[in-house]
Amino acid sequence: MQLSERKIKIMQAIIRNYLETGEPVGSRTISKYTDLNLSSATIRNEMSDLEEMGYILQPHTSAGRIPSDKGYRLYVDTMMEEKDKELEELKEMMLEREDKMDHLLKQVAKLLAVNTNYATMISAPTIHTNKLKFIQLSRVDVNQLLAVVVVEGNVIKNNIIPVSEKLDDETLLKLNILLNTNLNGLALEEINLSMITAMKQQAGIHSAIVADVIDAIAESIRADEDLEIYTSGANNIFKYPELADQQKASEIINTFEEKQMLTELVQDTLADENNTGIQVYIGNETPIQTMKDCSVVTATYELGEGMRGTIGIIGPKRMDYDKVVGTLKTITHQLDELYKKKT
Amino acid sequence: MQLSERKIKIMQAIIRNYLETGEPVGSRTISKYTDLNLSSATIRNEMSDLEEMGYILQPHTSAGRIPSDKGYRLYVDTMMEEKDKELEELKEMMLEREDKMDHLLKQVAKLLAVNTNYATMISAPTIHTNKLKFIQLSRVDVNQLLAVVVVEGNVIKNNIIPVSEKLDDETLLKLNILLNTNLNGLALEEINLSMITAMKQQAGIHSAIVADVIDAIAESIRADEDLEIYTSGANNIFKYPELADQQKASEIINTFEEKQMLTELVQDTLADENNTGIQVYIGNETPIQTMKDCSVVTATYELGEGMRGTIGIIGPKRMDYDKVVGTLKTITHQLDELYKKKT
DNA sequence: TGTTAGCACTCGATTGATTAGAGTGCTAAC
DNA sequence: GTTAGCACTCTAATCAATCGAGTGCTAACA
Repeated sequence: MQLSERKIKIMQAIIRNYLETGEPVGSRTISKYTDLNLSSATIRNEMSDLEEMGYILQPHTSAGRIPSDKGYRLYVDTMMEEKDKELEELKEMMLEREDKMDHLLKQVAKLLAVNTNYATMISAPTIHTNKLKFIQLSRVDVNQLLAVVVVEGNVIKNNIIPVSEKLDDETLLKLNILLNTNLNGLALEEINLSMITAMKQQAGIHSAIVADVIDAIAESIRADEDLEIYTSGANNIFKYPELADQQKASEIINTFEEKQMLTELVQDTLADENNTGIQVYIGNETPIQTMKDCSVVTATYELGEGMRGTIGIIGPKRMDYDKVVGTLKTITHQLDELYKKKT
Repeated sequence: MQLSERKIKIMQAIIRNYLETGEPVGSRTISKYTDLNLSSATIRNEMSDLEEMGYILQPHTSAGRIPSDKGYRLYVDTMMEEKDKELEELKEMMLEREDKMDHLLKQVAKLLAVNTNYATMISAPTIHTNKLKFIQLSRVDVNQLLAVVVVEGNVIKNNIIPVSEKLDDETLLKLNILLNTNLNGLALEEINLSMITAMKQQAGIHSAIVADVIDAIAESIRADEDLEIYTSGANNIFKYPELADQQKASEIINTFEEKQMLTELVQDTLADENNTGIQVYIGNETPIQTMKDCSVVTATYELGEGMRGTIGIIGPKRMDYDKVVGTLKTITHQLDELYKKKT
């Protein structure tokens, strides 16, 4: 069966109405709601077709219809009219001088949560494609070195390295020069074995230290590959009865707290290369099992080249997709702007 | 009226039983439960007294009794028999080399949550009484300096300082020496104006930078006074029906997520100088309004001198106080040990 | 041929009444 | 001072009755 123009209009009406009320919507409601001027009986026939086609379903025999995952999918793919959401506060908040990346991200997460009434998450941008900008070894203690690594974008990593041998200032200086001249401007992937070997040779008797340092650098950068995720508004899920029962709520809250599972979502979003930047997971489409009763909308944001992170909004399936997509577009755009301005 | 020996025993029995079951406990239960060999009627009389004295209350006329806040307080103050909780995993986990303080704290929070089945929080130790161990300025970019500050206990702070004037390597070295010789070993409070003035003089034409750096140091350390708090197991509250209804759960979850409000708890705990290290807040005693239906047990842990943080366990009023207190004692002790071993 | 009015039917949700059971308070007896 | 006994209270569970929203189907209409 084909989806006639009229069926589409009815689907749209059903979904719109259901998004608002959260109640199954009946034929009579649609009959009045739309400008189609059809009686409830006609609508019933059409709805019966739509149900057969899998776009809507009945919770029980004598209830109205609610959209199925397939129905939502249809809506998101073809029927959405993006509302552009003004985020007045956003600019102000972002422009507050926030040199600390993590603070900024936390704020964005919170802002989004307050603004949308859904739960939100944001992952710190992954930096592994980025270039080393500065390396410094310092002696902090008799047997401890401090390695500071700055990556493009001013992301700073520290690592304490225990050393057994004593190093005098001069050696330290040499090592610093050695490291910086050799590694500066390189991306992590570009550091290969032959380079390391070469550096070890140059370091002479201190080759052990060089190895340690390289390890530390690698580790301190990789440390973030169990990546930093900030969340906010988890308690918003209590606003939607269909998610608020103990079982589900507990699972979702847990997912949010553990964050571990959210990384999958991030990976999945970042992995999809050929996307416009926004992805919508409806119900079972989500990579996170515990969220199969939710919908998740994710966006990829980009800070300069190579630094990409993910913003996600998690809500009920009857989420206001139009608004959420609009908001996410605005936010990612703003983040982009912000970065350009800073550099 | 006085609390007779027998009344105390009955109170104890009531609380113990209620902690286990969460159900109001009746006279007949007590009559069998205790070794007093009294009939339910006698117990009833005693319970009637206890109710009049405010230690227990009846949810409704024909229900058993439950402890009031005052009753719990009595229990905690005088009737508890600490069970020493073996935390086998704890040692292993702690001994995993965890140089990253924040990772360690997160793990402790999680471990506690899993172990107790309550929600937990842990605040990073405040460091403002601690001594500067190492300061380093480096040029990261033409117009950006990186200030790295290491405080005793190997807490590392970074700060990017924008500079207008150009600095050559030699000047930078001089500044580093100046800063380190002057500030090393000092606590933040000990840095006073005259010292700063003296340093500025020595810095000559670069006095502006010195001021900036000092500011940055102060700020980078103070930055943490909106203190870092890690939480875990928030979803455990769903295990206790008396906390699991939407309204309460939502509030508690929110408190946990925002963390802002938890700082009050931390402040309150740390403020109490003359305590043994463990505090119990029952119901309304808690400084956090949203937790008035919970009990909160907090402990102060100390890493060396001056670095103190707070661990908190949040659960229903019928929390297993004995176990929780025992566990907290173990944990704080372990943290102490760990620190000693590391330094 | 598509649309509509009408009607019987279904099924969840609400309401009210009844019952069972746990626990108390009180009194009288031990 | 303790206990047995009994009336009383209140909650929770159960069940039936009812309501109403919404459907599916049929027959009539344009």
